[in-house]
Amino acid sequence: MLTNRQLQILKVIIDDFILTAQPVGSRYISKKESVDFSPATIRNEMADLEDMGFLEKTHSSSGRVPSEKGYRFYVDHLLSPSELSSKEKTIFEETFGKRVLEFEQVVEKSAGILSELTSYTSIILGPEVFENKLKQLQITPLTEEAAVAVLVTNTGHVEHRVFSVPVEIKPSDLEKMVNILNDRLQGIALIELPNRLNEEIFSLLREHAEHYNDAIKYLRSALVNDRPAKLYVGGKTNMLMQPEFRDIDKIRSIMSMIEDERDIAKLLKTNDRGIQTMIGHENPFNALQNCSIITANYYLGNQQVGTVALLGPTRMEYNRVVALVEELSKHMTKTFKEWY
Amino acid sequence: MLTNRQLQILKVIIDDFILTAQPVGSRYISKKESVDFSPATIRNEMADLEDMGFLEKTHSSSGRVPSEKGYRFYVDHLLSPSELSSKEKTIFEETFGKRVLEFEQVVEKSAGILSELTSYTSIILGPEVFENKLKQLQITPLTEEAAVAVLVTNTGHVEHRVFSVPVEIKPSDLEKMVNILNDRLQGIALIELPNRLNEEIFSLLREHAEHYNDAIKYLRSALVNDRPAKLYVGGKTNMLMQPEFRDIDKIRSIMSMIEDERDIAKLLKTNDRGIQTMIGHENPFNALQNCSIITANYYLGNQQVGTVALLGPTRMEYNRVVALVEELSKHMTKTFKEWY
DNA sequence: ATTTAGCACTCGGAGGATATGAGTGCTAAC
DNA sequence: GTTAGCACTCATATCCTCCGAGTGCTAAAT
Repeated sequence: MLTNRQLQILKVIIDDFILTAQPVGSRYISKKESVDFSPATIRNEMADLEDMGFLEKTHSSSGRVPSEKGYRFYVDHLLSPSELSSKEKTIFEETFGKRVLEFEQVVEKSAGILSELTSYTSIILGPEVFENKLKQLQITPLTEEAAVAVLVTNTGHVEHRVFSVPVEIKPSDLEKMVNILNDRLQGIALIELPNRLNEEIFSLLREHAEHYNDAIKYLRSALVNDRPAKLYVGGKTNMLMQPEFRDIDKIRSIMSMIEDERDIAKLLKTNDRGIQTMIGHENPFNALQNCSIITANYYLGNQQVGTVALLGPTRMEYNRVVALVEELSKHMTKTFKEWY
Repeated sequence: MLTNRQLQILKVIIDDFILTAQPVGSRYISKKESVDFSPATIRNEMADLEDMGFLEKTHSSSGRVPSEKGYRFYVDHLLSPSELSSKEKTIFEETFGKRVLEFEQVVEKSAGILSELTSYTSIILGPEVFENKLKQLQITPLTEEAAVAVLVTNTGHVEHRVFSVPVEIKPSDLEKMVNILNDRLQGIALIELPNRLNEEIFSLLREHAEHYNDAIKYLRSALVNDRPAKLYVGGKTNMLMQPEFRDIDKIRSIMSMIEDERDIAKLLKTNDRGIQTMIGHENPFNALQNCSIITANYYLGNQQVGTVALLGPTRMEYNRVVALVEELSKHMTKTFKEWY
């Protein structure tokens, strides 16, 4: 168990290190207004905190630096999430105040302001469209052999896919099929579409169209949706301004990781409510060992649709950042709610 | 006028510097098989080449480094574009051999292989959609107050836009309007749509729909297309591997520039045929002063639709790179042709 | 008239010595 | 339990020296 004094000293050290990125020494701490123990006392406490694993030294005679365990403790017990500044508040209000109709735009903008306000890199996992319900299907022939299928969902999301059509199938057949499909598939989740095509609709189509076998084969290819949720990233270059990433090789591995999207997307797909933090090695990726990630999901009703995340160095301004990520996710949830 | 010997020496120096990124000395050159002048002779020639502005020194007793003028001369007169290696050829064949139906995918893939093969950053300016002809318009009501307009063009490109609909307008009205519009606007270039809406169609709509005034106002907002051509970037992190960009600040300004897209898009919009090169200060942007850009347009018939570009350090492997960019642009042009 | 050998000179970079200062741990006194 | 005092450690900065790669110039060789 930590004494009050230890708590206080630990907090001061971490707060200060987050600000300056420099190891913190005992003399420096003792000069703070809020502190009036002598440097020697503080040194003793620091030695104890180090024994307990909350602090580290960069070399034998350096000041102390928080360990990952230290950050973890700080985030779990010492953090007092800051109020948003009035400037931050107005930015949120301006962004979410005006009515925007396209979800993409909201997310993109959100990623922008989050990275702007924090100077870290924001990553927003867009909504999965698999669960969206089909509102309308349209097939437009392009050439003799190709057509484009357009799927509009209840959320206003539009998917399209060009697919080949065997020449034997006449446009009029195609039209009939689309009518049937529209009739039968409305309100079905996108991910269900290929299945549905099998069961009931199969026989219906057979009655109305020639070459239904071919047709179904190709239609299915048009209806299969395997696109992963989109990632919206803001402030990629912010990472380059962090003193811990002066090293080109570190930056490169982080950048490649963000560029690649797949791992990141996997990492962010959590179902937990509220703010989540991953500090340093708590994430499995080598490239991100000096990073922390703050995430919060956003919802439509009770269903989670996506995730807001912020990537920065482990030495992150947790108090500000946590407040901002939380606020943003709330705003996004609210926006969703207003729409549907 | 340069003597043959000067040409030869200049070429050797630039070739070598491109390879090693190290200043080239006289002794080193004289040891090359293809050269048999003494170091002293070479030094004299180098001094002359420096006077003429083709070479530079990094400090008073260093070897020589090409100046921008040197690179320019090299590219214009000394370059023998290399044949593609068999490995490169097969990669191109594999990529463009199989039939892909979506243009986006082709471009994305292209950007990928170009950056892969060159280790630089590839940037492909996608086709402008303004000139595409409308194939089909569809409007799907989402809620009482919002609908999504989907535009399919002759190239299979799909645009969509959510717009608000005044409550007075009934879905049946909307449907009528869409029918009229589809009838009247088919084959019209996207960029023309808002204009066309004015002239002829105005009166037609008036006859068939109530509240046509409101309707037109909102419809226009749905048909206006102000989306710029998309930029496809591959190998952003490749820049981080160039020794001239070990400096974080340089990297940051380059990255921000690429991230921002607007300036780059403007820079790439040229109409010239064939391979274009911009070396160092030939481009107006501070961030790219140590970079060269190779571009080639790709075409549909005779009409230019987009641009392939490669961004690297001025010390670029021009001979390989020029061949690759050219080859890629040709493949893309060919793919286009096959489609339409 | 070129070309080349020779030599003095320049500069960057590597390596080593030294000083400085911020910081620690420990001990003994308060 | 707290603190003053002191010896000790290590990173960093500075200075010096040395080395080598490279040059420019001059005078000799072709």
